[in-house]
Amino acid sequence: MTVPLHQRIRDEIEGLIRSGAWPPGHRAPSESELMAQYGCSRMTVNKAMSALAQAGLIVRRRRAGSFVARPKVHSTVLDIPDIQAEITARGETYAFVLLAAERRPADPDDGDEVDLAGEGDLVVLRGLHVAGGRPFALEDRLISLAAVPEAAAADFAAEPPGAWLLHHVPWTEAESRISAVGAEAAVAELLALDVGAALLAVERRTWRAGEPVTRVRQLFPGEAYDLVARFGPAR
Amino acid sequence: MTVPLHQRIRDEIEGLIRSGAWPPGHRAPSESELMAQYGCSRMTVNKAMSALAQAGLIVRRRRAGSFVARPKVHSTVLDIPDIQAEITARGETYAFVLLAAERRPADPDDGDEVDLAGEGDLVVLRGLHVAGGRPFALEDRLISLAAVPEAAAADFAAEPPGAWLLHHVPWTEAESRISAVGAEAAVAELLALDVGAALLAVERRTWRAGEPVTRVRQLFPGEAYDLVARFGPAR
DNA sequence: CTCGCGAATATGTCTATACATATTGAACCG
DNA sequence: CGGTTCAATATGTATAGACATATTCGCGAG
Repeated sequence: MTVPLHQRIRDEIEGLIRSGAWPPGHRAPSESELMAQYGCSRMTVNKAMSALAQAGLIVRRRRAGSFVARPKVHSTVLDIPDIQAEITARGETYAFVLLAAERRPADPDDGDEVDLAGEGDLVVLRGLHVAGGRPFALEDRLISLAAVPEAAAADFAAEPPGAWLLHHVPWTEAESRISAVGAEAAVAELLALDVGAALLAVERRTWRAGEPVTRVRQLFPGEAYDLVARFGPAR
Repeated sequence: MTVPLHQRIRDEIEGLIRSGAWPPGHRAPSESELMAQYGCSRMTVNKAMSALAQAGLIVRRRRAGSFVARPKVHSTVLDIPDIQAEITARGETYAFVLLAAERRPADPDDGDEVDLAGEGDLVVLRGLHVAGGRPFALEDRLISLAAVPEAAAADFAAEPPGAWLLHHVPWTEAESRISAVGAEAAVAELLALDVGAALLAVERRTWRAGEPVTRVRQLFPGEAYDLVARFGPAR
């Protein structure tokens, strides 16, 4: 259990901050003070403090010192999970049912589709994520064949498109939109809900080096699924 | 434009990864190779690579080398809005209508309330955020008087509780949960929607030094409001 | 009394070196 | 042929020193 010194310094200071012993705005000891306190070189202290700064726990200003950051409510880190990983982590069996798959050109009246498709066709998929035999989420996905020509030959019944894309196409940019919608008749039936039931809608677009790759819209039964964002000692 | 060298190395390698030039699993040059390539010392290269490893872009293994990581979860920064700022930024008038305010002990049957209240009472508030004369969000909030005794005397009709708390109580930990719910009758009436309409529910709890401070649940008309999260070079 | 400038301070960057440690691959031996 | 040992390799940790740079504070000049 030989914890490196720079890590120990990091952990101890992180503990002081998270416990509230050092409130936001508190000034931490200077590097030379810490250096004396821990009996180590400045580089070691610096490594610990730089890591805390990178993690957003402290703010460092030359000549002034290192200060405990005041957390911003407005931006927290949200983990949008890989559905398969999420389900198997709960110990439930996971399955993906491919409901429809086709290849077609972009609808010229849908600017968004045209933008995604570029010069090529689209692969259009609809599938159902199933957890322990019960419908968990409905997924509608568009994939640009201009960006991912291999998608034309992929077997999305064998490997869900999310996982397939993760293995074949590293993303560079992504945007997620979260909203709530009522279930339409067709959707309600697939998810075994009443028409109009509240659904959590997560829509994500990803790009690779500026080129659109895919757009996916996932619908979760609202009360059965939460997205969680944390700032704090949950770790 | 004097970018530090370790940062430049970091940025260049990050670019190679994000562009897809180095796919997941690709082995990066060793530190001594990079050291020769950039004409700098090993510590500088090490700082760059350690940072990439901490950011989860690469995985490093002794003797084996550094490898491009395969992305697992999609972790993004989510902007959870300050409602007032959001509305005024759109150029609409903002108002907060305090619908109910009371002080009472925690409901002993509600473990969550008991936990929040601690040894003291709770302030229980319900209010409506109004944008341009139309209901925008319904807010139900509990404040622990054990953590924030000044809340007993605050005038939440004059200053919305979110803003008041931000000014009076720095928090150290927060957790946000996002889900979708159907509107109950009372809620539907206040938000001028049909019963059962899909609502986006944002529930946030905050703590200060491990002590619960407040819990708030905000309900937004689902289709009228999106939360947006981005990941990418927009920095 | 105010403004500007220099000195003090704390962080930021970088080097050269040293030793530790995990892992791999190959040589060696039973 | 199989297993063990050992050396090579790549990262991990740490040191001591040097210089750069931003910021603040206080002092002195006007």
